[in-house]
Amino acid sequence: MHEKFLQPYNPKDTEDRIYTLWEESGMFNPDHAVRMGVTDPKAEAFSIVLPPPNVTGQLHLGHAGMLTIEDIMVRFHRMDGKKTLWIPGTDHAAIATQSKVEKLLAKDNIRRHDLGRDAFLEHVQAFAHASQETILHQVKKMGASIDWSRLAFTLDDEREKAVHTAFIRMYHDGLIYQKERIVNWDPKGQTVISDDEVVHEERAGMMYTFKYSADFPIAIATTRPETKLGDTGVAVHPNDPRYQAYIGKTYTCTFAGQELEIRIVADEAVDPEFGTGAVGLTPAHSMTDWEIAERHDLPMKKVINEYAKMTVGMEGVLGQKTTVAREAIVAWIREQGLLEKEESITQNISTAERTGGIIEPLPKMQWWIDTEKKIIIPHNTIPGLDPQTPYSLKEVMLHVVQSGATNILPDRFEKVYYHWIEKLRPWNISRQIWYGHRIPVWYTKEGAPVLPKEQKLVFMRHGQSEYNVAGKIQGQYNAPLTETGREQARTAAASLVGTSFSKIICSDLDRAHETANIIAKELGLSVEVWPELREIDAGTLSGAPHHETLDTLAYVIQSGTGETLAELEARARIVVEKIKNMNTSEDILFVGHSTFTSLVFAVWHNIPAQDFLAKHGVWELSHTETEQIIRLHYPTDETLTQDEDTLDTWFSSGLWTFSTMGWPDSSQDLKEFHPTSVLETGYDIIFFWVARMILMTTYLLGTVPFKTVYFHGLVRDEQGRKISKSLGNNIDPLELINDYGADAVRMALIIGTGPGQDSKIGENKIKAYKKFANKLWNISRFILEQTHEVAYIPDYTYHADDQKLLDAQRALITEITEEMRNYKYYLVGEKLYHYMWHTLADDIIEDSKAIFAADDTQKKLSRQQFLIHTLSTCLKTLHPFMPYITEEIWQLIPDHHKDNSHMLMVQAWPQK
RNA sequence: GUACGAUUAGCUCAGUUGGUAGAGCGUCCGCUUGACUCGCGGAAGGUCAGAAGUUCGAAUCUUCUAUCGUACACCA
Repeated sequence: MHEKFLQPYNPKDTEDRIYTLWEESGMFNPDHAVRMGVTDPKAEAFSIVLPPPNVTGQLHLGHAGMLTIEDIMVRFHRMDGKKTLWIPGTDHAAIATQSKVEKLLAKDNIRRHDLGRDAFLEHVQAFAHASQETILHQVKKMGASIDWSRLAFTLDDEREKAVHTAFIRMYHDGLIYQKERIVNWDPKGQTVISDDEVVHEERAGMMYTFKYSADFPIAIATTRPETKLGDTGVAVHPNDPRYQAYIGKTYTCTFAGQELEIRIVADEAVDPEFGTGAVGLTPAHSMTDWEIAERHDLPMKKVINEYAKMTVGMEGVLGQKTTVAREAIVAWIREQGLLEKEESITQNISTAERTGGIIEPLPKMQWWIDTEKKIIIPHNTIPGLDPQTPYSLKEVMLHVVQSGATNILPDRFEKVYYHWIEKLRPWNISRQIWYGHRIPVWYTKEGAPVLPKEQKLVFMRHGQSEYNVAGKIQGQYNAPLTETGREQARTAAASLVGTSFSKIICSDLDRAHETANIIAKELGLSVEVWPELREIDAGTLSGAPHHETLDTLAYVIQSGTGETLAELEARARIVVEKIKNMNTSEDILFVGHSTFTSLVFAVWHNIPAQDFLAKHGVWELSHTETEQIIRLHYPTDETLTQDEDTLDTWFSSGLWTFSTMGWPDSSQDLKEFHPTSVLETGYDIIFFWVARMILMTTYLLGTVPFKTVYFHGLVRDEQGRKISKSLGNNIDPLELINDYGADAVRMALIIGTGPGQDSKIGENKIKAYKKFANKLWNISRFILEQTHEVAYIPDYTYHADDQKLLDAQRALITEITEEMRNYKYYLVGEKLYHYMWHTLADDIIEDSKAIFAADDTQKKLSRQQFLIHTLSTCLKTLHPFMPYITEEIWQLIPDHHKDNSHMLMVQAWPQK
């Protein structure tokens, strides 16, 4: 037995070492796990993306809870034999990060406009970078078995390409448009925000009922008299008997020194019961008034500016803050004897989520996403939708949840989701801040928009050749197409009708050239031959049968008689350079070969061939199957100026499940891991993120982003309060890990949490699981002490007593396996705790003491076998919950107690 | 206002299709028991928020009420 067991379990001496062991093993990466023979290459995939934390600082307990649940999912599915991928990343969180940095700079009396856009962005980037480092460190400390080789950031180059491609496509489909509309203007943050970023706060206010002037026929009520300077109409209910005579008439009057022209209109939106039953309409400064005014074609008069100051009015009003102007106007109304009623009410006012600024509705030119326009969804493969029928984004978003293509847990959030979609207005996606994806639109001097041109470079494999039929390696041997191959080319051509290729470029080998010719003829295109596109020179293997397991490339390299990897890479580089120098942004179809195309992809993406092959292997393309690379051509005309605005941070987050997998280019990850299996996130971002991901993914990929959404609850403090900075109840997960170990923190965070259920956590709870870790440590010590000289016998026939214990254990495993599949982690955690402490330790081990003291060697051996078996079963089942201590104990178990030498992390989940 | 959720032991929560109320922590009493004092043995503690109904039987199903919470909508 290892001497470590002479001391109580010490997480501090264990966790970092174990994490390094996992990381260095490469097993967080599913491709590596397959290569090492741990995962079956044909295994089902399980993939999730980490909801990227904002780079605004550091993680809190809520993040820790999220990481725990996700890591449990991932570790369970990995052990259950799935090809398991968890992608890490962080979110630039535009407004949040920018305002954080602005606050930091304000301490040194620096404002962003003093610095200028570029210098300010350097500050933000430095901050974001430091913050990201902190966050990633915390993620590791929690024990997250996440694939660091795929780390992404919502604002890095790859994600920018995805964002721009998405924007361009939506623009051309008319889903993104620019329009002057009334928006939620945040005077404090000096930017527009979306409807979802507005939070309502209850405040005390005054409501005034008055007439514009003595001879105006109708009295109106308002809480904001200063906006009345911008009134252009009064709305009444069409059936209100009191006002029938006035409908359609226009009155002029002088209100607080301002000439007003007011038309009376009838609109259903007016509640005749409320106030005077008449609404003064201020189209420029009220959402609902704007909508009514639009229906009746009333003019709009802007009287408040971006700093919430009056732009018109008498002395004491003009140039004043709205709040000051209000008092002046109320005083005037009172003096004139126009005031009919004045009452104090509680009203809800709109504030900005991030800055707390009071929203000033203003008309502004902004970019919007239209969710009502019906369009043909490209590549639509969503079950239940006809690919040829136009749908609105709204309809699709509703459909995928209603049809169960995406399943939401717990169910009750489906209703919340539907409700949100039904009342969804156009989504404002432009922000007047600097940090974020700058809108990829340039303007001519005349103001005409210019967008980057998207170029599609599509790579197709040739049709079937005679050597393909014969199952032989071709390399550069010139085998002709078969009749089937020609048919495949014709079918491919038919499917390409309507695409916009300007020409076809093909390899000079007959099978590619002929395929290209057939397609070119059908589509009326020219064919250009590039000998550089040839398949790999297979040397002496040309004509030989395929290797049983190796792909052709690996086989050729191994043979040493054909092209070397370096030569291939060099040739691929020539091709890539040639493409880049072509000086065209037209779409091009390349017809070539599977293996060599893989190399072109690697070089194009600046991945060394060695790494590319290690990660993905070569493309295994079937005949006439295509892969694509998207190249964006940006405007180069110096007289153009780029839009000053940036995109809503949720625009880039909405692409997250696939922008992290190489989209818009083809990738192995997209094929294997998308749609993702589960999205695990907080229910507080159902609209911001979940709905937007569904919107973006269904439109851009024609699929759902995830099959299941699992909403976790909020983590609260011991008193059930929300964790917040102002309350000062924010506990740093790192401190807790330092005091109790990550395993204990994880257990405390998982137990007592169901989907959608808020959970409370305090140090006592964590302490309890630290004790449990130690208990497990001592259980292991006892078992190892009593069994170390015994070798494990896998199919041992147990004594009847032990068989009974084993049956009970198996029943438990069946039960918890089912619960793991149903996301009932909290239940499993509790059951394992109970089994290990109160069954294994209290009963089984206690009984064993007598057995080991007695002389019955049969019975003794049976119990020893049972304990060896049980310890490893316990470690395996508990591993997703408490990965560190279980792995540590596993490493200390002698080899003759194990089936294999792999780490616990990649052991198979017990079947029985 | 509308919708949703919660209400079970002092605290935090389980309770799967209705079949005699469960766990952890805490509390109290005892124990230097050869794995473990980060421990062991034992005990107390609940009209399952309230009312009505369905049922042979309700924490569980239905209706209403109360309290708390969340989201959405907000009316000038």
